[in-house]
Amino acid sequence: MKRSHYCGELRLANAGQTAKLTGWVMRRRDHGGVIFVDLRDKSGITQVVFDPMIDQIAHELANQIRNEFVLYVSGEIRNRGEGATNPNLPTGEIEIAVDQLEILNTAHTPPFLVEDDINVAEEVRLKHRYLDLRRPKMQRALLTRHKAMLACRNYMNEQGFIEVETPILMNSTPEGARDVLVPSRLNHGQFYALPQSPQQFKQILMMSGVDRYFQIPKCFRDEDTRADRQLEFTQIDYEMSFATQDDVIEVTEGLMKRIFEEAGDIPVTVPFNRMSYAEAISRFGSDKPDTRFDMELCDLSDLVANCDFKVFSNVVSNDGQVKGIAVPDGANKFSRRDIDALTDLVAVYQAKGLAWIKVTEEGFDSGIVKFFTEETLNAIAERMKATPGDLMLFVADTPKIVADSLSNLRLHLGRNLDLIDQNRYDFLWVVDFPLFEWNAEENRYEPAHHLFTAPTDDSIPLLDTDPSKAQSQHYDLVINGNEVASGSVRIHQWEIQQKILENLKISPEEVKSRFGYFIEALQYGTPPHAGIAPGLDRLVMLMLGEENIREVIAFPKTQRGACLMTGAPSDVTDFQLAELSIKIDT
RNA sequence: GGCCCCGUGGUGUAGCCUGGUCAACACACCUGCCUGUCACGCAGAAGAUCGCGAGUUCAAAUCUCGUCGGGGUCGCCA
Repeated sequence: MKRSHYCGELRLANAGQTAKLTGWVMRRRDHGGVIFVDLRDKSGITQVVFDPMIDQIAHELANQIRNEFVLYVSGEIRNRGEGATNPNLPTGEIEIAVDQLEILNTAHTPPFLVEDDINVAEEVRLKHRYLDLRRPKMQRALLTRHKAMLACRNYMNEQGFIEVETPILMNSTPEGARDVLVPSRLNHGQFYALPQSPQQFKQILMMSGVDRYFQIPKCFRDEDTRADRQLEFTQIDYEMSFATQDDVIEVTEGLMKRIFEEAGDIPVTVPFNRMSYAEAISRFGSDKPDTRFDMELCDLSDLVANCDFKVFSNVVSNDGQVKGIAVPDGANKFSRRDIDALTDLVAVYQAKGLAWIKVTEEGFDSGIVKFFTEETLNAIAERMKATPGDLMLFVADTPKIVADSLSNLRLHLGRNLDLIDQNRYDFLWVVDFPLFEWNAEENRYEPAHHLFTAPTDDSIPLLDTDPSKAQSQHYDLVINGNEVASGSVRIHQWEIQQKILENLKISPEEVKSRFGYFIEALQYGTPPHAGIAPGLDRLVMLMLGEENIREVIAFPKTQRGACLMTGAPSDVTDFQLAELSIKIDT
């Protein structure tokens, strides 16, 4: 029964040969006298024909065939001939004239047709993921993901990295995301945590003399789901000894080029552009700017500091900002109602309002125009490069709210006004991040990245004087406005690590109990080292033009962390709980 | 934890606002006919009590509350 070909590979040149094919029935067209079946496997589709003139037994049996039956057929590969070809199929010029049919298995009627253009709820697809994955589109996603991992392994190997596995069951650590916990049977009341990333282990591997490590590990963060993240995800994790930021960037650019070109067939030019965190925030209001379109944020604080519009001038005098974006041709396209909708959109980011001025041939048009001098209005328009027909939108608030609301407004408008070239891939390094972020609620600093991130040499004195001004050697890779990798030069000197821990107000007791081992290891001759971890799911998602990582994960979880196919998570028996000495408090 | 959208035969929707043909349409499914289709065609048949629960009402898919599930998002995501 050994098959001779895959369904998608037969061409006119094969005509006259005998083919033995296996696959699933995609569709059956019964013409009474002759029956056509589109047979599908992972490679594509071939039309097979059951003709009583060729084989009566096979034709008779073919009456029983239904969608998703599993078949073995053998027969002559035949030129379909003039007028009978299907130009939509790569195999459309040939067909198999079946002389032998074996129904290897029957199938229930599937809940949806196994083909690319289906219109079903994702819930249904996830429940029957095995049917969903049979669709050519999903097969392509699985293949692309495989190719990406293969390209990665080959490249990393060539670059002198070795793949080392690190534990899935490890210690819970303070800071960072919420851990996924696993109870220990052998140690009642104690828990393992699943890795948020193999961060500490990969640094330990540098201390272990591995020099260049990589791994494609599953990572876990018990935070709420989004389109681009879920509980369980995959990273390409690597770390390099005696390496600087530039070394990591260079290796990563090579890796991206390799992956995108080999797995995604997308050409990549290196080196990538770099932009400081400060510049990204200033120009785009985001540390992961989508640089495929303009409409940048424009700071107008100085121009409106003394204007009569109190909403603006008061904000400026209270250390706030007034920034705006100019929407090309927006004066004509946006009605009051449209602008109200945009106001609702920025309200999500705590903006208290959205001021607007239309620029027309006759002048400026808005309810707030009367609060500004003609001179100020002209200065604003000039700085925003707004010309007649444009709509100027403003948010006045704290720098964070201004950045959040305008960056998201910009993205919204960019998409809705079709300003984004969907075929473009903008790779961008965002560098020079601050070392800490102030947490007002807890009245302490938090690491902007993580607590092993090295400050720049210039910033080390600031750790004692003004930590908020300290810069880190942390870098992010951004593609089309998506953060796809985050890395840093790590601290390799105990004295500096100690200072950081002090700055973060982590008590010596907590340090000792949580990563005393790490601190100790650090003091046994740690080489300078640096690393980064691109997210595999997001990379594949971007290569395929998808907007959701579930499309590139074989068996993804829902927003509530459930697997609709297997039913996980689920209850366990009282016996299992008793073994762990766990009581469920309902 | 908050906000928003969705939940009606197998699938996708209509009906819901303005309760009173307990339900319409398309595809799929089933039967019959058909030797060249490829979203085959034609004829016919079957199939849902409207996610679940409670309430309002003479009467609920339709109104109210709760709840469960799916999605988006804010918070969260070192």
